[in-house]
Amino acid sequence: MMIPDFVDVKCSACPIRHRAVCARCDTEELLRLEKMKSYRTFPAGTEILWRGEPLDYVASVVSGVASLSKTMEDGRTQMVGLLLPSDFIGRPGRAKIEFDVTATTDVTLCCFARAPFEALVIDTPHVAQRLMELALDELDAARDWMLLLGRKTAREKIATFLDMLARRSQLITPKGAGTAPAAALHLPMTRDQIANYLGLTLETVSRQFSALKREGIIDVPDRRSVIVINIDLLQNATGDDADGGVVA
Amino acid sequence: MMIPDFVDVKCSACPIRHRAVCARCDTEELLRLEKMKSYRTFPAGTEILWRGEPLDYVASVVSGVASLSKTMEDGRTQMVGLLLPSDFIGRPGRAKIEFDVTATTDVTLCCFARAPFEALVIDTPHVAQRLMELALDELDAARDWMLLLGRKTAREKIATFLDMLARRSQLITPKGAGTAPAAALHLPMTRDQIANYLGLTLETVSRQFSALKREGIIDVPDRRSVIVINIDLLQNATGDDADGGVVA
DNA sequence: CGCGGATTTGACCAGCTTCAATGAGGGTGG
DNA sequence: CCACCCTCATTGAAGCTGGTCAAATCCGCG
Repeated sequence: MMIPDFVDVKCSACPIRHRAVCARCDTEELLRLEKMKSYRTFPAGTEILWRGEPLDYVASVVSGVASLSKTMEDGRTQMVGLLLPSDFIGRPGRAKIEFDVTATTDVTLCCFARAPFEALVIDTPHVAQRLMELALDELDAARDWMLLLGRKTAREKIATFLDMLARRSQLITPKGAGTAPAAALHLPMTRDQIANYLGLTLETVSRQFSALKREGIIDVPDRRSVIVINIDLLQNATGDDADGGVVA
Repeated sequence: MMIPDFVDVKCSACPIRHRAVCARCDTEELLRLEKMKSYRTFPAGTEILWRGEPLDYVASVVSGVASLSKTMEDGRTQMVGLLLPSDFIGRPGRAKIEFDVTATTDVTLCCFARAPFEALVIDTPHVAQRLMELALDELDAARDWMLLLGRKTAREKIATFLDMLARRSQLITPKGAGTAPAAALHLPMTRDQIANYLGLTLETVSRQFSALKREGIIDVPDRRSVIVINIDLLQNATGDDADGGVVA
């Protein structure tokens, strides 16, 4: 099912140029990266990497959404990360990973052969530093998620998830500029995948969607869309501070 | 309640010399570190850092156990990390952290002033690389914990916790060398703190301890000790693969 | 138009939390 | 040395949330 797609794009024209590992690379470094990179596309639902599989490549997500997940023998699974464009797959100095990486939507990766990439990391502090920043960002996200998984109610989990999508979609004006107009969100995953992300069952996810809809906080026009009708009520339902933790 | 304790120890005599940030430093780098470091001790229960507080120091844990935790406005809290000797507090390139750091037991830290430490990180790839490794280890631990918080039952959580302590205490022979003899574990935290770590209530923690005791899997001679009577049954109860995920 | 997967909804139940009372240590002061 | 107290821990009973099982519905697609 894998569809290799080696049509490369110039780094200078890359949509994630300014946020990915290569964010702070100079022209010369970009040339070096250009030589070791290749694009590759995975259709929604396919496995990008299996747990324990040796990593010959590291990669940046160029477009689409991929997920990291852990599975127990009896089939219970928990998503432990969501990879959006500019996020990085693989880790310097480690030959394998302890979770599965799956294409949630169609995903295009910018793959780098492992050996030359590691050499580049050693040579260029830019890249090493950027990798560190990306790792620390992931760590912060993982810790926020631990609070959600360990302590939030089903309703709070769903509200937090939708609020996160709304923020990510940049449909909320950065400065507190009053209530944003009704915002349509695209859900990149099925109810089952949302459940695995939030540590719930798909039935509970569905019920909470229905409850928020009944209360007029959201609308669900089709299975892949959510319209946020009242962002303030949604944020109240997340259990977080209204302002996202920033001191007023 | 904070008891500053500036009695320094030579790096060469440091108990965590081979595992902390400074693990791969050469003699010259150690000298540089020596100049910017100071030891500091915090009694059990005191706050080492508050969320959002500016970080003037970064530090390594020399002895004792510290915890990272997040708290919601209504008081629900979730521990998002446990810091053991050689673990690192603080992050290069970030002036503050998004969680509280608390001394779980009496804790001694090896503190480095932030500015000179960051300069050192930029100059010395050894240190930057070691920091990256420590961050990736934390990320792996965080993801394991996400699976636990999102999908494991109370019984599995307690069993996983005890199994982790047993492994950390190195009371289990590395190679599968038959059943280890009964092993006494010291619990570094109260039932309430264990509950916050595992995403449970303290009553549930207590009940699961009692259940495992009733089944003859563990003994609980006093509130700070657990004796593992049958490590195989304990590991069966964790929900993980018997061999901890390593391929047989 | 009918098929198949995804979703919604309902009914029931289990596990965990909540509320409440009792018990065990450990330290302090008389 | 012992009584007292305070914190931590255990145990019980009852209630709720979310999970499980099952059926109905929706929707995209050939």
